[in-house]
Amino acid sequence: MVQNEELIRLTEEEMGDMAELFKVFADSTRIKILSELMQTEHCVGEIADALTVSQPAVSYQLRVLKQAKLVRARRDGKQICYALADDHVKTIIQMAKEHLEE
Amino acid sequence: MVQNEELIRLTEEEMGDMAELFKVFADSTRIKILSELMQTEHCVGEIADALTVSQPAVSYQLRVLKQAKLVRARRDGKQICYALADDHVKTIIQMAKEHLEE
DNA sequence: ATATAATATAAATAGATATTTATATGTTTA
DNA sequence: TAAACATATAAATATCTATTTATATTATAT
Repeated sequence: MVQNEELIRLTEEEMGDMAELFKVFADSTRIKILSELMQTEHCVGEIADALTVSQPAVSYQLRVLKQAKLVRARRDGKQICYALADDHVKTIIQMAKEHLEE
Repeated sequence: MVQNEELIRLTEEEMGDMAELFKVFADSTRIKILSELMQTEHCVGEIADALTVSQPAVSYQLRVLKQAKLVRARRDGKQICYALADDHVKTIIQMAKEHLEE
């Protein structure tokens, strides 16, 4: 494990940025959206239906996720499809899952 | 990487618990406290001095961290010393740091 | 071009939470 | 036992944010 080989040091700025990043994960609606997108790409309506959350609420949360660069958007006709931006999301959620399992 | 070998599936309960866990990381004062404790054990006063945060504010946040089982407390005379509960904290913060570095 | 469909945005509201100020609890020392 | 020290707790406040309701934008289809 990397973190046992050398101590992690964080700058003041890193600590602030990190808190901001975790804030994005700190909402069950957003976790549910990310969970859906971990399986495959989805458009807004599909997500709203799957989570039984209103369309504006999903749009709002997708915007938060997009601004945090956790998801990316792609237009497909009338629909806009969202997908995970990279594999960090999966890794972070996997770590959290492991922590909760103990 | 584990998450590329099989898809991660989360239950409704796991998603809620996960959001709660991330909420604990989603505050810069708590991240700063965790950052201090990643170096070594510290008592409350030391943390308050290091972060220039008031003593009650530090106590409050330490309680939040303790309830989330991220830190453990040990009395040493008049002082109470806090340390990280396990290595998950370091791992999760390391993951977040790597994400932010890109 | 107009109607319909999908999504985004705006304003308002309600609920959660971090900090401050003041005080209480618990421990050591004189 | 009384004073001083370290930490915890309580109440009050202020800030932030997720959702709702209503409307605007953008694209397709008729």
